[in-house]
Amino acid sequence: MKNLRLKSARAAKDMSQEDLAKACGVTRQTINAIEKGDYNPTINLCIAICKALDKTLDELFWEY
Amino acid sequence: MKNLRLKSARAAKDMSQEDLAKACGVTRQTINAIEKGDYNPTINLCIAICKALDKTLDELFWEY
DNA sequence: ACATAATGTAAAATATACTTGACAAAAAGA
DNA sequence: TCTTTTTGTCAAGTATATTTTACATTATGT
Repeated sequence: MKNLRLKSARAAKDMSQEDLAKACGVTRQTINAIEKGDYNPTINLCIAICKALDKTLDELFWEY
Repeated sequence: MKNLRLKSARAAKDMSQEDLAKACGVTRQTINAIEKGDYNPTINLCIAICKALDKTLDELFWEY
């Protein structure tokens, strides 16, 4: 399923997918795919995303 | 680096690496490697581990 | 001491995360 | 409109997560 928390946190920082991708050292397509929800990133990438957006793993990736 | 929080949470549940592996649908070697810290699991596996151990992502995998 | 369970580790194979390059569509600004 | 940025998506390639099989070592119990 889509990760709307991620999309929203990125919007709150006024970053494009490409901005976030560069900040995390991955490509735009990877960020796009994660937001779209069609795959399963590694924990290190999740942590990099969280740090770029000033969020924690639980805030962006935990399934309640 | 080693993931001692994971090792400790597993001990608190009195589960072997193999017990936890089965609960998560992966192999014992994968759990061993994650505890040893020499690789980078996917977020879905991290979530499965957390649920098996009644912990959250921040408790087991967040880097402070 | 002996048996058994649990852990550490390694090489080869497979599955899948992630990249690269590219193009189209939608959104935003002038 | 017109231009530019942003997003969506796809196919083919590369890097790496995970499996399988296997063996050695360390702990635990009797």
